[in-house]
Parts: sequence; C-alpha cells; structure tokens
Amino acid sequence: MTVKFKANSDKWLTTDYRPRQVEEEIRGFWEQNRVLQRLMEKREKENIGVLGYVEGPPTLNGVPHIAHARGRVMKDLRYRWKTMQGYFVPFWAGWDCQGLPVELEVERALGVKNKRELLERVGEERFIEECKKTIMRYYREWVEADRKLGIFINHEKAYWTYLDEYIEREWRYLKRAWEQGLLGEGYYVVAYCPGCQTSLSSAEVGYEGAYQEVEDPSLYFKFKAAHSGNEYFLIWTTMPFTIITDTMIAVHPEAEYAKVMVKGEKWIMVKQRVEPVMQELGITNYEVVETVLGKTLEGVKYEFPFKDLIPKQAELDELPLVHTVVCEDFVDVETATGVVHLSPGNGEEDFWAAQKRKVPVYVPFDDECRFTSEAGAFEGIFARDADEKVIEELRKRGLLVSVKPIRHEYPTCWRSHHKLIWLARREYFLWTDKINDKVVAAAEKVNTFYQAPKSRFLAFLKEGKPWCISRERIWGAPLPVWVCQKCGAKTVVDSKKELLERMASPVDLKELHKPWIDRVMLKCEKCGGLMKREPFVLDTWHNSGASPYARFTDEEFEKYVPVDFLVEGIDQTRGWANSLLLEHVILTGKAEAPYKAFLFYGLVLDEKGQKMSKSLGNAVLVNPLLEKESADLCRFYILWKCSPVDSMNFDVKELNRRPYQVLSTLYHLNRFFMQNAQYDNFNPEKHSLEWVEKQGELKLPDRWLLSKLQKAIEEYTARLEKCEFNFAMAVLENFVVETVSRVYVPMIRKDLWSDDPETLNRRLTVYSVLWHTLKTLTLMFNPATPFLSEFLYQHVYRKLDPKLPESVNFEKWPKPDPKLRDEKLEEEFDMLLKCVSLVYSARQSARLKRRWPLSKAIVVAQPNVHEALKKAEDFFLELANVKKVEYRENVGEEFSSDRWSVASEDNVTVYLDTYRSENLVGEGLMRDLARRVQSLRKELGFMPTDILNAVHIAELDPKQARLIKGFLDTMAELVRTRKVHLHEKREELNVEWHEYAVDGKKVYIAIT
RNA sequence: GGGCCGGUAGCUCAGCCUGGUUGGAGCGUUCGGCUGAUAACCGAAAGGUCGAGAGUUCAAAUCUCUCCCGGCCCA
Repeated sequence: MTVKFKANSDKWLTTDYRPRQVEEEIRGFWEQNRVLQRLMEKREKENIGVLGYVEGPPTLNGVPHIAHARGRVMKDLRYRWKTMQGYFVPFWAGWDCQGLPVELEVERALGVKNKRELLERVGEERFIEECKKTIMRYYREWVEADRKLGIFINHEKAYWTYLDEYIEREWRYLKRAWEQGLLGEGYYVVAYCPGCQTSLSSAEVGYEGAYQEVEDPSLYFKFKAAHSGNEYFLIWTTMPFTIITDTMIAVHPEAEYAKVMVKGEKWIMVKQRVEPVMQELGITNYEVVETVLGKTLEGVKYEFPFKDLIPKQAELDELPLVHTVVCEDFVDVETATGVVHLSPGNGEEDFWAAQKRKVPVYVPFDDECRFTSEAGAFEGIFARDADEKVIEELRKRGLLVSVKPIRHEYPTCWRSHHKLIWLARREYFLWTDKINDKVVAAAEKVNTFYQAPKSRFLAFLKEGKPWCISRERIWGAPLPVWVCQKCGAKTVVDSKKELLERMASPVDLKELHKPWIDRVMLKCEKCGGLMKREPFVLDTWHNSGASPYARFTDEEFEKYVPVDFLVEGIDQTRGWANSLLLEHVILTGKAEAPYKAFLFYGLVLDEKGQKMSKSLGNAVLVNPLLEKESADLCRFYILWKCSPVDSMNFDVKELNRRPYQVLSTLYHLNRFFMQNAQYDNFNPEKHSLEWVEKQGELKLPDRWLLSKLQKAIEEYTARLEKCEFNFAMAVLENFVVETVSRVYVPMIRKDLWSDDPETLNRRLTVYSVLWHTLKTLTLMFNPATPFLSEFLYQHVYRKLDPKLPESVNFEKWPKPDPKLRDEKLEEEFDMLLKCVSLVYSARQSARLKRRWPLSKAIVVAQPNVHEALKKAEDFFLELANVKKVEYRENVGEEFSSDRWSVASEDNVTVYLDTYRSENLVGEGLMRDLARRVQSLRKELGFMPTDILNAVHIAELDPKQARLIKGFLDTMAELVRTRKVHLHEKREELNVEWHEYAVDGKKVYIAIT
C-alpha cells in the first residue's frame, strides 16, 4: 500500500481555515492580475444585457463605519452575482466632496471659530485648497476599506462632485428647472447661531448635545380680539421677541375653546387647559362662560399691540389675513393655552402657515440677527435681547398676564452653545411642490422589495414641500444664477463655456468655485447692465442627486439611466433617494425615477441594540475592525444575520460563531475532496457527470445530493432576486452544513477509504459528484464571500483543471438542471434519515453505543416508507449499524418485552433488538478499541494513510480477549496496521503504553 | 405630538401576508453518543403567560382595536 496523501500536497489548504490569511493572499492575487478591471472590460464586451448603476457617493468627511459596510456588501453582492449572470454593470465609485460638514472640519483644523473669522483670516482661496486636502485624507480611508472588504467597485472610474465637469452637468438640472419655472427665490426658515453668525443645517441642530437645558422667560400674555369689547386670546411663549414679528394666531380647528371670565374679561383658550393654566397663574376666581369649536374662531381679527412702535406692522395690519385667527392641525392642545401666535419670520411651522395663505413673511433682521429699521422702535437690538423690552411694553399696555423664568430643553449651537434662533432668510428654491404628482407617481413605480420603506418614502414625498437648495457657504457647487444690478433680470448659466462667452470683462476662471466664480460679471441681455452672481452655493444633496446625469456622458446616461438597482440606508429616504428622484423628474419632465429598484437597509446598532455614536464609544469602524476580523466572515454575517430592512445589532463575537462554522465547513469539505481526488488522479475534464452516468456507479446518495443541489441553486437565486439575503444565506448554510457535511459525506466516506484499483471508478464517481457540487457551491458563495470562493477556485478547481477561467468572477452563474432533480428521491431520503434517527433514539434509551453492531431492527410503517427504505437498505444498515432490517405494517405483543427498544415519530416506529450475542459484543469491543487506536494515531502524528507496523493491546480481561480474537484482522484493516497483538501484561513489551478506559475497565495501547 | 418598524427559549432570529396537530432553528447549558475533512457532528433534557389587555372566530403567535416598552424619521 502506498502513502495516500503526500505530506506536502495540502500545504495550500492548511489544516485550519484561516480566513485572514486567505484574504490577504487573494487581495494580492486580484491586484496582481487586475481581476476587477479585467472583469469590467470583459463584461463590457460580452454581456447578455446592461444593468445601469450609479454610486451613492459617501461624503468624504468621515471614515467608513460598519453601517457603510452593510450597504457596500449588499452592493457588491449584487454586482458580483449579476456580473456572473452575464450582465454588464457600471459599478463605478463616486465621492461627495463638498458641503458644510467638510467646511466645519476644516474650520476646526484651522482653528477658526466662525465664517466671518474664516473669511478674514484664511480667505476663500486657501480655504478651498484645505477642503480638497481634507477630502483626500478621507478618500484614502474609504479606498482601504473597500480593499479590505473586497468590494469590486471601480475606483479608477470614480466621479468627484467638486470637479468642473461634474458641476457643469449638475447645472443642467438647474437650467431645466429654470426653463420650466421651477427655480426661484423665496424665504426659508433656518436655524441660526448668533454666536457663529451662520445658519445651521438641520443635521447640526440634531447633533448630540445640541439640546441643552437653558433658562427662558415663561410668558403668558393676551391679545385683544378686535370689536369685542372684553375678549382676549390668552397665549404662552418662551420667546417674547417673536411678538415683534407676530402676524397671526392659530387654534386647532377641532378642539373646544373656552371663554373664561376673569376679572370682567373673557379669556379665550382651549377648554381642557383652563384648569391647569388658571392654577399655574394662581387665579381661583374664574368661570367658563361659553365654549366654541376652534374653527368658529377662524378669521377673528385681533389687535396687534405694537402698531405704534412698529410702523411696518401697522402697514401689514391692513392686509387681509394679517393679525387674524387661523386654524392649524399642528396646534398642540395638550400644553399651554392651545392658542399659539405665529411669527412666520421666526418659526418653520409659522412660516409654512403663512406661505400657504400667501401672507407676507415679515423678517426685520440683519445678518447679525439684529432688528432693522423695519422693526421700528426695536431697531438695532439683537433679537434675544429684545425680550425684556417686549415684556415691558406688554406690561405698559396691560396685556402681560404673567412672567417667570423657566428651565427647559432648547436647541443650542453644537459649537458655541448659543441659543439658536429660527429666521426666515432669502433663499433659492426648486418649486418641486408644482411637480409633486409626477414625483409621487414616479416613486410608486419603484421596487423597494419591502413594504415598510416604501410607505415611509411615499409618506414623505406626499408632503411635497419646495426644496430649498441654497446655502450661504463657500465649499460647494455654486448656484449658477446671475442677477442684473440695474434691472434685476436673472439668468441661469449651465457651462463654463457660456460663462467665458458672456463675461463682461475677462476674468481668470481657475475653477467653478468661489472665489473665482464670483469675480465673473455678466452683461445683462435686457438692459446691458452688469450681472452679479447670487452668492449662494448648492445644498450638497443637490450635488449627489445630480449624479445620474452628472457622472455620465450623454451617451452613458441614455444607456444606464434609469439605473437597475440602488442600495442605501433607510435614512436616505429623505436624502439621496429623494434628491435623485426630484432632480430626475425636473430634468426629464417625466414621471420617472432614475432608479427602477431601491433597497433601503436598516441601521446598524451595537451588540446591545444601542445606537452607535462617538460619545458612547461603541461605533465600529471598518478599517480597525478588519485589522482583526475576517472580511468574508463580516460579509457573510451582515447578510446572514437578519433581513436587510431590519436594524441589525452588530456583535463581533457572533460572527466568529455560526458564520465561522459555515465557512469553515465549506473550506474543509473542499480540503477533503481535494486530498482524495488528487490522490486518485481525478481529472474533471474526463470524469464529467456524463462519464459518470456511463459508468453506472452513481448511488442513491449521489443522485440525492445532485438533486438537492438543483433545489438550492433555484431557491438561492430566487432569494437573491428578492433581496432576501438572510434567507439566501440560510440556503447556503443549510446545504453546506446539513446536506453535504452531515449527510452526504458520512455516506460516501467509506467508499473513499480505500485504494483498491477495482473500486477506482466508484471513487472517481464520488469525486465527480463532489467536484460538481462543491464547485457550484463555491460559485454561489462568491457574491457573499468572494475571498474564500476565489481561494478555493484557485487552489482546488483551477489546480485540477487549469483550463478554467482565471478567476471565479469570470465564471457563469449556476442554473438548476431539471434532469438532475428528483423530488421523489428527496422524499424517500427524508424517510431514510428519519428511520436512522429513530434507531439512534432507540439506542440511546437502551444505552447502546452507535459503534456497537446489533442484530436487527424492525421498521413498522406504511408501505411507502418500506419502499423508500428498501431502495437504500445498504445505507440504512450501515448508518444504523445493524445486521438486518425487517419491514412490518404492524406488530404483535412479542415486541413489548425488555429485549426491544422502541422509538417512534409520525407513524413510523422502529424496534431495535437489544440482545447482543458474543459475536456482536466482540465486534463492538473491537470497534471501541479501534476508535482508541485511531485517536492515538492522530495524537502521535501519523498521517491517515501511514501503515503501522503493529498495534499492541494489553491487559484485556480473559473474556474480552476471547471475544475480540476473531476480529483482529478486521481491526488491523480498520486502523491500518500490519498486525494487531494482544498481551496479557504490559511488561511483555518494552514500549510506550497509553492508558484508556473501555466501559470502565483500563486497557493499554501501544503503536510500533 | 405624528409617521414607520420591532417586541417569539438565557442569546440571535424564523413562523404572521393566506388563522388549524403538540410554536421552530442556530448558539449557550446539562447528560449521553459519534468522529482521521471540519474551533465539528448526533441524540436527549431543561428552557416559552409568542410584550399586556380586549375583540373577531369552532379555533389566534398569526386578523382587529387599545395600551406598554425599544428603535428610527419628522415635529
């Protein structure tokens, strides 16, 4: 006998699965062979169709964390899978480069406190260079994360939102909007920090720590209802200065309002708050004299008290709805008085209430948040400092009911912690409300795979608010609107070329950014005057939303857009999914989204289900994580753990449990196959499944495995198509662990445990089945675990068949073969497995080890079970380790004796004969001892196929020795030794004895 | 305050759409067994008021309503 496995034949498949080593090797392989680039080139040339794609550009102001990884893993899965199916996907990267977060970071780095200081000390030109440097730093982190994760996105073809070419194409959207009357000026309420003298984005307002407990006046005051004599609206506020800009008061239309008699006056407030408010005001002598529904108050005029101090307010008072009661659902009737005053210049809801009614927005503030001359007597006072004067004026007029300090949570600037002020400012809008029907219709057609995110998306879109696209910042795509300083005419420009042609005087336009672009003055086509650019830059959401058109050429746009499939976090419903949609509808004029499908995935939380955040220190960053953990395991874990829409509790410990087991089993199955196949010179080209059919060596388990494989391919592919990645991974998990490892391999193991030339064809048949199955599985794993798949592909499949494509990624996606499917066989096999398991159960209750052979099992069941079992009887006998099986449809009394151990389930009962003859006991003992010998062999470092000179067993008792005698040759074969010797005493032989216990008795074994 | 999602074994998750034997899997625990591909594997046991309550129904984890808890988005 030869040594079956040569010592170094498996050096590339180490005993242990070491994923990080595998991955490092494969990264090198991909890079050296330019696999990613060649895959793209190959599919661009030969494909069965094109699936458009545009990357949702990560903002280069942060490092990739695990939630980003979740999205990228799903994108990459889809890419690899569809590419294997034969599609061409322009899976090209993209980067969001501009915007406030980048600016703020640079400000911090430069040690500048606010925008004014920035402009004075640093200047726009240098600032922009610093911004570029910053994004490059982050860029490197992202590229590294993609490399580590094995994302096959093409970075060479990346788009950068700050480049001139991109900005020009982004401008086309605005030009289209302008042509359709969808772009214009208006007011918008923003949070403004008086300390930093800049407006804040809503994201900044929501930053952790932004809400702080602060002290404000808690003020109850009243407005007199006009023409009423003695009726007053009772109102509460913590921001007295907003009374200066008050233009309406609001009540809830459906709520009941009470008129409360207090000291001869009727105060109007919501009924359910009368008692608590009166209590708070310390008024005991009051009486509700009348109640009315909120909507009956609509239109009631009230006397704005400061008309004498503010001439502009007196002017506004003449307009129809100004200083009247309006009805709004947002009025909260659970707090205060249920009557709120509205200052459209100082509050968002107030603002929209005014917009809706075409009431002018009164905003008498300058850039530093001081009242202007429009505020009459309050001119020059900083907004919040006007509180005292307002209170004083109310008191003078007898309108002050109560004032005292209150501590409450209020948003502050996350940097300076000044109390924020809401201000309506002049901004530019896309009037997307005008095209809302088209937008909603377009969204309805999008496939989101799951219902929840779609409801959320549609609910948001149906609000249909105009989109404020202007920002008073520096590092952004400039708003391409120029205004004539003489006649006020406006023009929108959409290319650098047009600017150069229309320039009033030559300017060196280095790039399409501030400050250079602001130096370009155009000549007014109407009056010949000079036109100056509106100083705004664009909302960064507009930048990324322009990517379908801006990142491609015209030709590519036609070909790829609407794109096939996008994946982004659920937070992008209001972000990128929205801006893409709005801009595309504007650009094309069609009720069409630029994406056919959009998978929104859930958040990633920490292992305890808490939100990840810097301050809690529980955020998981991709690069540090993958310094320690395997990328394949992370990828598999992310996909496997839960449904993509659900939020996911990410736990590093968890990924090294079951996911490791699955991948490790796949690895070892391949190792097992390779070691055996290589030894027998298996040739995949020659020993194909067709060859196998001709040999007639296919046995039941082989046919069963091939059938189960077809089912797995079909189900897996269907799950991927529906983005049910967790179920898809479960298909793989189940097939690897249950079908192949637990059931199939034990059934064929014995066939491989031989090197008899007579049985070579049987072994080659098994190799062929394993080759086909494991290779197919390797392909199926590729979208999820590309490193392991490539590794196996190179070290197993390409090694045995060098004619295979150079990379697993160049392979074709498996298709189920109906000819190999046999559902009846699958059912029969289930019955076989069930009966075997019943035998184990019966053994357990009789305390009979599985190693011990027994004489007989009786299967009591319906004929169909018997039929199934008879076909696979050899396997049944071997797995059950019984000498004989009998089939019956029912049994009599004789089997109720102690001799029979019983187990049953679902109308199948197995009776096991527990009587062991001396022969059976002897064979059982032999197998007990053989097991110890095997374990000793491994311990002493013998290879599975090494032939031992002799095995020595000492100190069996005489009865044991007698029983085992007849089985020593079988044992010698089983443990691969030339001879087995029995010794009465250890002293007979001077060797190293190893002590074991067999059924409570000591026994000694040695190997020579 | 509004919208959406989740709450099933110690832990992580299926099952719910379309109601129907005794509610599942993996991990973990305990006991036993098995193992020359596998940090595996097999069997058994312990472990559940299916978040709470009400309703519909012959029948509810599943459908309806109310509430509680957690998360996200918006205000």
